[in-house]
Amino acid sequence: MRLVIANCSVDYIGRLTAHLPMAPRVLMCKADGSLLVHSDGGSYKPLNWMSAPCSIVEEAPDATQADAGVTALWRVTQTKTGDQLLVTIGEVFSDHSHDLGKDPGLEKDGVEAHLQKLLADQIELLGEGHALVRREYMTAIGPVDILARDETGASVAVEIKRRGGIDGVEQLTRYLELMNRDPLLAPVSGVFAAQEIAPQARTLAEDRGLRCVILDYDEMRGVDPRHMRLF
Amino acid sequence: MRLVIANCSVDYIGRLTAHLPMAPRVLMCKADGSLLVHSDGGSYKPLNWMSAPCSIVEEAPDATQADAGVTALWRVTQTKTGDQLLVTIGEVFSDHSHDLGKDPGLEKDGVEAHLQKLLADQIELLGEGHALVRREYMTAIGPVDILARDETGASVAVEIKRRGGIDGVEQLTRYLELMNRDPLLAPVSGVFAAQEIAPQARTLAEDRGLRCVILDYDEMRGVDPRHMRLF
DNA sequence: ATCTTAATTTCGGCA
DNA sequence: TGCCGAAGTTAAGAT
Repeated sequence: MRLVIANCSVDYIGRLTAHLPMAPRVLMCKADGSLLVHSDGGSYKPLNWMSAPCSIVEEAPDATQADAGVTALWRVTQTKTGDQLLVTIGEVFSDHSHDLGKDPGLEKDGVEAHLQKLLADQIELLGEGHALVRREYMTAIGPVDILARDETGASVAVEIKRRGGIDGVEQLTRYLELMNRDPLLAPVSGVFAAQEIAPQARTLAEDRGLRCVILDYDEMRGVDPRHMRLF
Repeated sequence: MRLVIANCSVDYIGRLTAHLPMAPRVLMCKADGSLLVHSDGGSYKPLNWMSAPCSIVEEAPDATQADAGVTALWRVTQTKTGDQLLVTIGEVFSDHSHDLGKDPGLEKDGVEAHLQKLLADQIELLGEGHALVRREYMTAIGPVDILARDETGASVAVEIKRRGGIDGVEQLTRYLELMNRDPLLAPVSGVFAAQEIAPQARTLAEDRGLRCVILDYDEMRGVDPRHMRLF
């Protein structure tokens, strides 16, 4: 890992063309050859970058460039796509390197899978008398998040999302189209369950006769599943 | 901008829970208070981070922590959501600050908008006799990229993507469903135009009677639009 | 390996 | 400002 703080301008030519005027920035050179150009704002996305695998070649500035204050040129080339990043470096304020070694990596917990598990344990959130058939019910075009039965015994397919968008509605629609061709399952109704549902997604879902259910993650987490089994 | 290279462990509690074991990493503190935790690999996404607006409070380690080699604790709190990032810092290898100032920002050129513009100028790529009606034709569920007419005068809705995926086919299908209900437009045929089209997307599109057109960006860019007007 | 889907997405545009 | 769609998306999971 090499961290350089320097005045620089950057030109990218690849899937698009982009240019950064000369300004003070941070250049982060990672061990795999990748390069990130960060400013002092924005979020975690760099202003510009090159992903590994790539190679960095340092070139000497020509006389004209040197006169203009250019101290170095970095030509970064993507090995596979040929995308190029040209970093023109002026005054260097700081330049430090350190070997970090391989990172042990991030341990995550608590996303869509968790919501699915919670809803499976608290399936009556869909309505009284609902019963779980199974999670990840397999169909020809993929697994439905939850298959349940309502109080009349009719099949209910549930699509779970953290944020419900139009794509989720489409996904559920495809599943229902398929499942309703199966005489053993049909008629199958659809439930679109999410922590939030975009207005347009809700409109589309309701237009297609899909029920929308908002899931309160904190509340669901607070309920002890063992308690549920008493009922 | 402050750049710290140090042994650290990180715990995030917010929209999910995540943990990074103690290891050498780069901590990038931006002027707006945001923090990025980078390792020496991966792409531009940090292992962990906190987006602005947020505040960083440095706490002193207690006796037990100090004995274990902890030199500092950074508690980063998201102002709006309350998400928390706790960075436990051990040995510090490097620590440098520099004021970068506001960045002039990135100038981009050449994405989907460009493809759309090019195709509008070269609408006959869709077939002889085709004429542009307008770009970004507004419908109740959003703008269609291009509305044109074919050699018979029938409406043609065009969805443009850099990479054509199933979602793009769904999008075009929705537009067509709606537009075909409008007697002034119907019948509207669909064209799915992209630089590349995923095999499954092509299958779905053709199954739905949508025409797939591959756009050659370089070739389209090479044609002088003024030349087109001679015909 | 390729494709599909989610993301603590981020980012820009437009109503 | 909020919502929607694209991204040089990236990353993880499934086929």
